[in-house]
Amino acid sequence: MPVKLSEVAQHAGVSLATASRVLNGSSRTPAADIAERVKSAAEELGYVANAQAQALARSTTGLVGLVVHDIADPYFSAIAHGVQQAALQTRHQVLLAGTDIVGDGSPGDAELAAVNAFISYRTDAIILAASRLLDEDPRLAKALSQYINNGGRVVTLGPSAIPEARVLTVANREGATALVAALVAQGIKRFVILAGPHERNTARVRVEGFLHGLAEANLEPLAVVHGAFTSKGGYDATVEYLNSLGDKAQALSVLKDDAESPVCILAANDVIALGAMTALRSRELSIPTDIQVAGFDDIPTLRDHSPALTTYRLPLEDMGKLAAEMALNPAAKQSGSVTGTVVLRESAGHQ
Amino acid sequence: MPVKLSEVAQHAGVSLATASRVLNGSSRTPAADIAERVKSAAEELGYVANAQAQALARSTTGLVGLVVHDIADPYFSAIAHGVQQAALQTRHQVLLAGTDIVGDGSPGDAELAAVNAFISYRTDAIILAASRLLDEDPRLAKALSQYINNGGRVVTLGPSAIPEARVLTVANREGATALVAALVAQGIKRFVILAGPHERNTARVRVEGFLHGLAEANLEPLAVVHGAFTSKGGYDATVEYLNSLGDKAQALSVLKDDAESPVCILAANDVIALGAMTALRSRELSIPTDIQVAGFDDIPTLRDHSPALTTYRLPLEDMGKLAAEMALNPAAKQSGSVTGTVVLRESAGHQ
DNA sequence: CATATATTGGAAAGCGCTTTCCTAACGACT
DNA sequence: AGTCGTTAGGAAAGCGCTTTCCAATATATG
Repeated sequence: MPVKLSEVAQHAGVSLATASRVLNGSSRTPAADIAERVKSAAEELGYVANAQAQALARSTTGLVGLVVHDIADPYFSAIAHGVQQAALQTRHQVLLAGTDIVGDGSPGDAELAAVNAFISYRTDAIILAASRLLDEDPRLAKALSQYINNGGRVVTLGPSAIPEARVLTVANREGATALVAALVAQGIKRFVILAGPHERNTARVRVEGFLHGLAEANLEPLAVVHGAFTSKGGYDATVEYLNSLGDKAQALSVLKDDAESPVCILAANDVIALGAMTALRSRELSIPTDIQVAGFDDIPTLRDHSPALTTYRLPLEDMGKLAAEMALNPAAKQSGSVTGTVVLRESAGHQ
Repeated sequence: MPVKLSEVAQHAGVSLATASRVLNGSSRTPAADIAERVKSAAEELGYVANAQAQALARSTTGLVGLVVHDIADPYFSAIAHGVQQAALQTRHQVLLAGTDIVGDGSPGDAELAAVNAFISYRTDAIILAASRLLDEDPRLAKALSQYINNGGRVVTLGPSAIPEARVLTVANREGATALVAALVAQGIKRFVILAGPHERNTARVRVEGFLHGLAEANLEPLAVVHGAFTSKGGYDATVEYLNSLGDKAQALSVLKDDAESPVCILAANDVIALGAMTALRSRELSIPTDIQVAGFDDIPTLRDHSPALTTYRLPLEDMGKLAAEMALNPAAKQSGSVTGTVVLRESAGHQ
């Protein structure tokens, strides 16, 4: 029912071809007076080009698909924000899917479903930012390779099992190691790791980085506790750990050995660390004197937190921007990488 | 270059029409053996329907457009999350746009640009969640009415200047009033309002609600300070207010009059409140003994904050879900409303 | 002034689907 | 056996654009 190009053409007294050339960037530009007539006709009728039809005719859609795990998670929303910025540069619209929200089918299928939807809409590119699962679905890999062979571009945040995809490497491992090293340099010797779910790639790699950092200092973690990749996951894991220590007095005697600096909790991300801090507070353990905490990501919203969270800062928005640039520019590099910086703050005893 | 339906049909030895009927929900279902042949041909060739072509033929796209202000803001990302959930139910894909990110053109044009893009893609519906500007762009209203007349559905969060749009009313005003009433009931008498930017509708309405609540208690705010709708905005506004009070001793004598309970800062949203708390902490004012703070929204990430923030809880995800349902179900009600609840916590002296 | 060369607008052929309309086949019924 | 009502597959006409190819006109060249 919307007005179509043929009506505009008729209204302006020109052919379809001419109207098309005037209104949509063509290599051929009709004469100025004709162009003017067409433009005002379009304006007058309130013409808006049908992008679907254009996509069909041009065989390029101006769409970019972004799949995240949970858009409500500040980690992903920051990335999404970066993607939007880059998408605007190339006048792309972003199609968003979240793998945390499952319809029918198994939870693991959400990513496949999202990717298939994007492929169906013939997005020019797909950005996979959902922290990938460990055992990648072969159907996903197959669908994506086919998509790439058909001219689609795929970029993944972190390594993936799709050989043809462009990958934006994130210094999760190195960052985790660097964070531990910085903490060790502060005199901390005893660590507990809140590892998140072990099937999540990102979490696993960070934990490996933590362990590697510890090993380099000839240290071993007091414990490695798994849990959900959420605030509640951090809370529960912390409670679990504290309970394993006995009652409060016993716990304190372990955590705060006079001879050494307190135990430091290494969380696989900031949100987990946040949950951990809440748990500690509820046990009336004070940070950083009784126990210390470090996170990962440096989520913007948490920068106002008190005590300020020691963490490894990842340039989340830039990651999104970079990924989108790699995805949207056909000539972009096939791979890129981002690193972050250790940010020492109060939660780990920094003044 | 992707495989198309005609190839599948040929591979299965049937006509285009039959293949279409088998693979895409048609009212007519071909015989079982034929269907099987088509399906396995599709599977074998890795056929994925071209949604653009389907959209063109069916004149419905399966797309829903969501325009937010800043997807990195937890308020909007929570809403987006809700929208995603509802969109999955109707198998819609969500197209996301943010008005905080501006290309060329004036910043105010971002919303118009987003809406025009969505109209161009012929989204089945558009959800306007960006906290609307006070002076709505007439071009926006025009574009949207035309869109609605052409069969599109529009739902706005909060009132809008588009008479044909469905509106999901949010109890910003009532919530703000209720929050103040609850605070007054706690014995608080002196309030400072951090109003956010005055051109933002949401902020303005909330401030009106605050003022209304105060008036009902025969009170007036000590001050109303405007600023950005961000953490930094809250920080700056708070610093500005504190500076107006003189040095720390003078400030303290004002804030914490022995005869009365401390001054309470009413922020137009949680993020502003967060910034305010950071500012207070940097001035070594303790919450809630020296000064108190209340926010608005009850952002999930902030629930782990200490001191816990008194606020008005809005069911953000549900709002998104509801808005999307109103948008996606043609037969849905033309309007709906959501209210929240006052949540008294430590930051305003609640035990 | 005639011919070769750009330019410019228009007709029409797709782009990959859906869906109406048609025809053929089949079974049921008298 | 003949007729009618069903059902099922296929041909073809769009959906709203872009773009190639043509024809016609305008410009440049000898």
